[in-house]
Parts: sequence; structure tokens; C-alpha cells
Amino acid sequence: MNSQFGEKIRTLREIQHLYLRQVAPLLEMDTAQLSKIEKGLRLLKREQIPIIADILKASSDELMTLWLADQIYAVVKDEKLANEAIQVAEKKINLKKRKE
Amino acid sequence: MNSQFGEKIRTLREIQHLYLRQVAPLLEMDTAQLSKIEKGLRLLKREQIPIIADILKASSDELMTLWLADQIYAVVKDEKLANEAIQVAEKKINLKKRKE
DNA sequence: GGTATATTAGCCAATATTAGACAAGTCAAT
DNA sequence: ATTGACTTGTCTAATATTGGCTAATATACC
Repeated sequence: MNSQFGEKIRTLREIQHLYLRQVAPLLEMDTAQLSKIEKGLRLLKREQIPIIADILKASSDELMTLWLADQIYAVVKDEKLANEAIQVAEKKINLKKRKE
Repeated sequence: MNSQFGEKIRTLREIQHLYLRQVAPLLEMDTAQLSKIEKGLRLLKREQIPIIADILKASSDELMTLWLADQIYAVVKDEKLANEAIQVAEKKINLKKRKE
């Protein structure tokens, strides 16, 4: 399991019985790129998330959450202090939210 | 508050009554760079964290945690789904840890 | 076996991001 | 006005990421 986002969109695509070659052009990319995105070897652009959510009839928020989570995971995945770092980051986010 | 790591090392440096020009060469950089790192405008290299921890007589783990947290924060700081993403990432980390 | 379709891997060029080096700047103290 | 500490801006070089193409692989069907 290397990319929760990638796995999710692959699953969704398969449920819709769509091929890479059908979906890729809607995102203005070739099938090889989309394949890599599904395998977590490439990142989908942030602004394309709503588009693919629409194509795959999925929740944009859910996909965005997975997309962000993948990036957080990439930062800490090999770190023994991963959990501590996550806690600290979370605290800072919440401080920020309170101010807004 | 833009970089918890930067703020921390600045504070530590001031406690030790050290100047940028004294610390920077030990990290093989110039004062301008270190200044930027303290202000969160540049990233210290991961492998330099133990070195600066040593110079500033601080806990390498603590500094590493802040350094990682800054990077997580950078990913999600403007995201409304920040907390959800953090939860998902954390879950995945814990799954991974359990496997090891 | 041979063919067709879907996906993936590998490579290279283009682009974007980050770092490093240096000069010039501010600010405070004297 | 000079000095010392730090900051800012800019330019270039190094690094990383992306996009696009082509070839390889896998699977199914005849």
C-alpha cells in the first residue's frame, strides 16, 4: 500500500468499468501518467482532484483527504518520530484554526 | 509562527550566546543561510539536525520532531481537510508500525 | 502460436523547486 | 559615522519533478 489516493481512484475507475485510456484524456494526460498516479509514482495536481472526483462520481473531499494524507505519509513514513511529529503538526493546525 | 524548528534553534542559539557567524561555519553554510533557516525560509538538511543539536546542546529527537512537523504543516496549512488528512496519515503510520 | 487490448516501465527533455554564494540592506549600540 | 549582527534580494547552479514517447509486459481471445 503505497498511495491511498492512487488505490482509491483505481478502484473507483474499475467500478465504473473505465479504462485508463478513457479517463486519462479527460485529465489531459496520457495513460502512462495516469497509471503512475494510480500506482503512487506520480502526484495528481491538486486542481485536478475535483475533476477526477467528478469523472469517477466520488467525493472530492474524500479524494482530497487521501491525496493530502499521502503527502503527509511521504514526509514521515521512515521516521521513528513520525507520530510525535504528527501530533505537533496537528496542534499547530488547531491553534491556527482557533485564530481564524 | 512559521517554523517551529527555526524558532527553536534560534532560541537555543540565543541561550548559548552564540552568533550566527559562530554557528553557521560549523554547518558549512554562511550566516545568511542560517538566518533564513531560523526564519523558516530555508530547510536545514536532515542529516544536519544531529549536528546542530550537538552544537546547541539540544535533543536531536526534539529538533527532528519539529523539523518534520514543519513539513507536515507545510502540506496541510491552508487545507480545510487538514485534520482529516492527518488522521488518515496517522492511521497508516500505525498500521505500518504494527507490521514491523 | 499470433493478435489485440490494457497497463506499466524506462528513458529523455522540459520545467520547477531548492540551495549556495554574494552583495547590499537595516537596525542598534557606541 | 562606524561597527557588529542579522536580514534581504538576486543570480546561478544543483536537484527534483513532470510530461511525453516508446517499448515491454500481461492477459484474453481466436
